[in-house]
Amino acid sequence: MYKQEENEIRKGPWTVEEDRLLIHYIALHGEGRWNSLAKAAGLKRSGKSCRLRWVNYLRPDLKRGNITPQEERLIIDLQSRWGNRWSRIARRLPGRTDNEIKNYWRTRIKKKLQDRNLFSQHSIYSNWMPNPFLQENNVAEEDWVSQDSIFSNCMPDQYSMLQDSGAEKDYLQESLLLTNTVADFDEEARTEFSIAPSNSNTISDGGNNFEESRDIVENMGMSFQMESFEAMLPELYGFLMDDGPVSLFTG
DNA sequence: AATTCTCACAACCGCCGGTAT
DNA sequence: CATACCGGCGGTTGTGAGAAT
Repeated sequence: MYKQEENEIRKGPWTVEEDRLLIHYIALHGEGRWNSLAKAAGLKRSGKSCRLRWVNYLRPDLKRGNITPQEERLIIDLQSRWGNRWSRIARRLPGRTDNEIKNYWRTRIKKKLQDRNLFSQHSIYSNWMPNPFLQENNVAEEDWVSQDSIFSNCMPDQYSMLQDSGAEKDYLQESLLLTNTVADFDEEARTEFSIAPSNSNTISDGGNNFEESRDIVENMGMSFQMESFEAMLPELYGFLMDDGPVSLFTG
């Protein structure tokens, strides 16, 4: 239980009346100078506490409701790119706070990824386009795209199909089998995909490679063959084989 | 039905960098 | 220049609700 003495700075959950006082005061005088604001508004709270309550809960431009799948994807992308820079990540999600995103990451995403264990190093969630390619081509860090983003942005229908399929095995297999598939693209296609040099059968995604990926899949008792990919996701397979490359850098 | 466990979230804390005194 | 103060940030914790045992 949060302790509180008479005539001291209050702590713990905010009451409706405290919220009302804070909202009312900010409506009249604006936000900022939180310590003096707390006193002037008649709140027995620290300036920090007032700021936190306003920024994370009372601000009128906050988006209520659950994090959408699109927002979750963005959080995963940005977290893998920037680490736990929550306030920076939050700036990319209008109406969401750093606290909310941090909590969401810790309680949902992190556990989800941990549960997938094998999935972590080889998944579409963590595989990034090879840095040397991006650097050579002067692609700004801001524009780096994860494989996850490739699917969600360039092939939304196929992506949602993958999401609907549910099983993590499918995700893993899909990701690794795409590796296999893309290795068969001609040089122009590879360049468009920014995936692998023409003399390589490898995606340099931070040390993982085709052989390693194949071993993992086979150790899981699955076969690492394009045929199974074709059978599992014929539409995506067809899209990749027939419709040619998709540009990754649309911005 | 009672108890324990898990999850989600609000709110706290310490630290740090920038600014005012 | 030194120090005090403030706001912002990331990590952590306390709490309540609902699920599981």
